[in-house]
Amino acid sequence: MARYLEEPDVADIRFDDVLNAIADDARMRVLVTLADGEFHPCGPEGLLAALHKSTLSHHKKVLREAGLTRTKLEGRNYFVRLRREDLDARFPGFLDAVLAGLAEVY
Amino acid sequence: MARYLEEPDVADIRFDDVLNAIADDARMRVLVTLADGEFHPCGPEGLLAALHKSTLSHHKKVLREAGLTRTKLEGRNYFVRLRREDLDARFPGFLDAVLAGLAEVY
DNA sequence: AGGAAGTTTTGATGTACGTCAAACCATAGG
DNA sequence: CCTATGGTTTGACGTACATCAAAACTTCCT
Repeated sequence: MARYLEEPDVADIRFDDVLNAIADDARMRVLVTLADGEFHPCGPEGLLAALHKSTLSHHKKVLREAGLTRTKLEGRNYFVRLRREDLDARFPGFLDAVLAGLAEVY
Repeated sequence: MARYLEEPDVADIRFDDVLNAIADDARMRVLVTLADGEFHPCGPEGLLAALHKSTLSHHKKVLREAGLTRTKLEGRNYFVRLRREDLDARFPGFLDAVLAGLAEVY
């Protein structure tokens, strides 16, 4: 029923990719939105109203391909969530520190 | 005798600036070099041989203005080091996680 | 004072990337 | 089936930025 879009395996997540993915204003705001680790509806309404839908789609792709997020596809509805456990296993303490830092500015 | 180049006060260090500063291949390598927290000679010999001296100077400026590094000027010799304590006070655990992640890739 | 050494600054150039618009694709619903 | 919906993909455009070269600046040395 539910499919998952392609994403890198935990072991293949590269730290520089992760950093480059995070280092963008729009994507930082997306991450803040996803901070709770739960699945979130994917559209501009659910995620970020200010961005064009194709722009948001682009950012989601960057985050997913870097290994930061997982995208679930149910019917024609997409959901995104952070890969907290995977990231914490791979780069201990990193994601928490990032989310804490982001929470301060956004 | 020794002067220090202008840098942001601890409280003024912004997390997004820090992330943007880190998210560059050359600057990541500089950070790895500086990981020990000690002052390092500033020139391309001491820091990164592959980069043009003006390019390296540019990157050091970015890092310093983001609050990541401190630059000391003694005579005509420059030295750089990480602002470990400041960063750790401001964003606990972040720098350690970053350096750990970087150590793996570089 | 004059010249050399060590780095920064300025200016120019190329490229990577964020953004938007339009076309496309799959699925749900009538 | 046929259409509408939710999101992606492709393509074009503008801008931010990494890089290099040359000039400028400050300090040391003779």
